Amino acid sequence: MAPKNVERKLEKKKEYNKGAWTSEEDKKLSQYTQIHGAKRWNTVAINSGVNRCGKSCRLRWLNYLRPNIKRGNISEDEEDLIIRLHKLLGNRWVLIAGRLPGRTDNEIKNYWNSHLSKRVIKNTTVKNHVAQEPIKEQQKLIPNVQTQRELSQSRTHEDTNNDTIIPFDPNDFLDFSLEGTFDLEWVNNFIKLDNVDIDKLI
DNA sequence: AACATTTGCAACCGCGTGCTG
DNA sequence: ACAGCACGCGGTTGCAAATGT
Repeated sequence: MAPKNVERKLEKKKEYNKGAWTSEEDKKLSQYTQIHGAKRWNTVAINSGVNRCGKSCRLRWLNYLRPNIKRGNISEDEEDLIIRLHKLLGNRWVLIAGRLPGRTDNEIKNYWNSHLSKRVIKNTTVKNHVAQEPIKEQQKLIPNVQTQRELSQSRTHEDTNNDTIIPFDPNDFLDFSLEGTFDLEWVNNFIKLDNVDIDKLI
């Protein structure tokens, strides 16, 4: 176990490996996390012998090494779900990924940016009149779907606002963390509330 | 075949939040 | 109450592979 001052020294000096992970590094990291668990990533980074920063180790483990990761071949059902959830949640990739078992937020985000966003934007432009109204309706239902950053930035304004604030937190509404295992049927039923035909968006 | 451009994805970075001493 | 640390999240970048000229 490396002492804390050693960790800080490395952190300051930035003596870490960067770039693509080698199979050797993967092996070391997965072996270490199997024994010691996936937590305290700065310690993992030092003691696993990979010479990476904690952040890098965490990301690698989350996106590749952790059990039950599904990679590639996003099915039509998954694609459809991503589009619907994105329409509902915006760029809240973690929440979206939480509805797709084995998929990571990074993968969903990349897939959206490289495949789906272009298609959606293209078709939304063409069929703008079709898509606009339902989106407005959605915003009425969930008035404040924002990014974490936007929420924190806007909080200052909300605090100084004298208007009555309805005690509704969209984050609570969208918090799936207390639910059990993934339930595709539940999500699909929920999304059916959205009366937009997905084919009109893509 | 050679070069330029585009695409897809892994990884990095900055910032915010929550916990702990 | 405060500072430092650990972690999570979303945006962005870098680069290899694929495709076009």
